[in-house]
Amino acid sequence: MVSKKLESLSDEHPEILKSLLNQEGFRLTSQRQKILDLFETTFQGHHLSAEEIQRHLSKQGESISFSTIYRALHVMVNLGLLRELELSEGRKFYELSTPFVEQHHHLVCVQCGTVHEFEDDIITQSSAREAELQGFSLLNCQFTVYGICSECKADLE
Amino acid sequence: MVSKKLESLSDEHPEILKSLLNQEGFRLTSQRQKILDLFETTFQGHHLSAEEIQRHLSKQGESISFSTIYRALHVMVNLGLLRELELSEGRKFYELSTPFVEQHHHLVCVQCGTVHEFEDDIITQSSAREAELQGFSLLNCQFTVYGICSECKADLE
DNA sequence: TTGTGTGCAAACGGTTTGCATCTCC
DNA sequence: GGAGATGCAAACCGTTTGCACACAA
Repeated sequence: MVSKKLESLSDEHPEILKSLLNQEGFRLTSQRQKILDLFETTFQGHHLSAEEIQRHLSKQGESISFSTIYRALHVMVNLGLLRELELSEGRKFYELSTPFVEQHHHLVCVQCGTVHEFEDDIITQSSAREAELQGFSLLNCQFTVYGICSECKADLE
Repeated sequence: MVSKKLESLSDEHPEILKSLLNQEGFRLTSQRQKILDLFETTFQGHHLSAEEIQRHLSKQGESISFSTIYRALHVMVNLGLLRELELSEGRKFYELSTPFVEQHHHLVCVQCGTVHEFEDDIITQSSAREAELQGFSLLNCQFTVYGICSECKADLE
């Protein structure tokens, strides 16, 4: 399964999504559309877990099973629409896979779980450098910084 | 539980480990010693999962339960002896927590699972910069690059 | 002696899978 | 019409926990 990069999905949304899916032998279903919509509209750029996806869809009156959610997420990760994040909370998060230059990273407070997102081109450059050095085709990278936020530091005193 | 950094553990090993544990109200047991030994001797610097730890100990005729292994790993992470890694394989890995300057990162082949370790001071600098900017106390950081290694690329053709 | 650590077995929680049914192409 | 998608329930698998017993301090 090969990923095909997409400049902007939000413009001509359903048509693009459909042809992208069909290219690889997949189908556009209302469930897949609703899941992707969540990422594009309500939670633009933010990461979501499968459980959060189900909860928010159900708030909108849409009931989608976990098996469908997980299967849809996998398909979209493989198509390059989403990226999978490991933030060390025992579950996976997913977010829109923006082009590399805009890619952001995560600063996590190990005490309260607050996640702060940031950008740093140096990181992208480092991943590209190392991948090339080792003869890898670069797909993705994740940079997660762990620490204790100022509020939690104050609470510890 | 506050972590106390340790310059080098391998020198006067058991005594240092013992006093470190005792300081925090923990005890030195043969199980904890054997688990840490694995990281220091057999797998110096390499990351291990709970399952790999049990397998290697059992090869040496030592049978330690998973509950003990997990509890020991948590204690050592909290003492700052080990760091916990998320390499996105659905389980956690642990490795000796070396001082920040020597910290290494991971380049993972998503096809065959090969993990290549590399160093890049830029990463450490970026984590320190962002943590300071946001008022966080820096504890740790993880940089994982995903790609397809040259062998797998060849196989795909 | 006492409170921490251990092993066992059972529970847990997120994720995956088998199967009957449904739906997009 | 047929391959792919869905929902349900059960299986999975890494990890955690309750409890009785063992052992370090």
